[in-house]
Amino acid sequence: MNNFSTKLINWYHNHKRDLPWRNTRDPFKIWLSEIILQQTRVDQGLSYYHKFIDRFSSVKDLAKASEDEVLSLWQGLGYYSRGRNLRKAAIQVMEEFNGVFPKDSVNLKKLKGIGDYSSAAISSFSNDEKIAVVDGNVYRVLSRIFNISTPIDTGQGKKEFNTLANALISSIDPASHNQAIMEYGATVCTPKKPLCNNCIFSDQCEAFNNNLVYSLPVKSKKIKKSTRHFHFEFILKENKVLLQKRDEKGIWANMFQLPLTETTSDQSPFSEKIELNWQCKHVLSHQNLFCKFYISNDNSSREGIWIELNQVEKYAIPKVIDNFLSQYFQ
DNA sequence: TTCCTGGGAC
DNA sequence: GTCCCAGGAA
Repeated sequence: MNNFSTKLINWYHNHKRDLPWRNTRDPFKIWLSEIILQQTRVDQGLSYYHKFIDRFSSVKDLAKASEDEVLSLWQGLGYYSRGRNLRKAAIQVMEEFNGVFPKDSVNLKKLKGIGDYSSAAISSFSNDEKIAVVDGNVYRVLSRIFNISTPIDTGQGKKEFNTLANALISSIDPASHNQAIMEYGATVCTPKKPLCNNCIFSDQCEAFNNNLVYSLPVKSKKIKKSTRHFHFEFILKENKVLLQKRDEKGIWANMFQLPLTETTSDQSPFSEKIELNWQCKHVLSHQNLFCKFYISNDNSSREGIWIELNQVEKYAIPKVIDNFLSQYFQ
């Protein structure tokens, strides 16, 4: 075992956070935690993990659930394709793996929603497979310690960091090594205000010793954002609100929303309807959404489903609409 | 292979 | 403004 891995694993055993998915070898529970933690911080994902574990005690239970229910449980986490793929993967396990959750990285990657990172994480944590995880934490830790300025969002960068990560991983305890390097990135070698003065690698960290910590890792692409204008109608009839199901493609796929009219400008598309004193800019990864809300008169010929106000919470609704519904009427 | 898309919290 | 992976289209 190399010095890097030894130091890292020793640090981990003394500093690791006690998280529920770290006390199990069950690939189902580990998979659930990894999908939730994709693009999501531990403190935000923790309550969702408990919610899913409480509702689904096995992959079989999850495979039997409806997409609407899974999306409803997922509401507020974002990147809803993770929720839809969670259910699809559970069905795959039942149909293609006889209900036995796979533990090896090759078979794990066949499941919807599991890519390079998740397959390495689940196989090492549940079955000690020696395969390095490469997530945002790993890019950050390795780029700084070894002063690697290859952009991480390129094919070349991914290959280079993946090779290095696999050269460093412990043969004796790959699971702890993988947990450790990510925990280190999440708690010590952080994006902002890293704890360099308490870092066990500060003597050998090339970024720290050359004052490059804040310029690593390097990203090459800048995201371009589009701007969209959403006008939502709030239509109430006998204490029921009209909801419509969104298309299966694009943002908030298959979720429920207030009737929506999209325009290219800020101008209201409605001549008669009263605009409510509630508007907001909702920011997604590639889009700025300017949202306005209007009161509409009772109109029973409209498409959609009428839902009791106190039943709305059972439906998967985008955060921006949920905010409106829960706060405007307080 | 590369590029684009997809949510929410901080 | 920043951070967080994967799928599917090009």
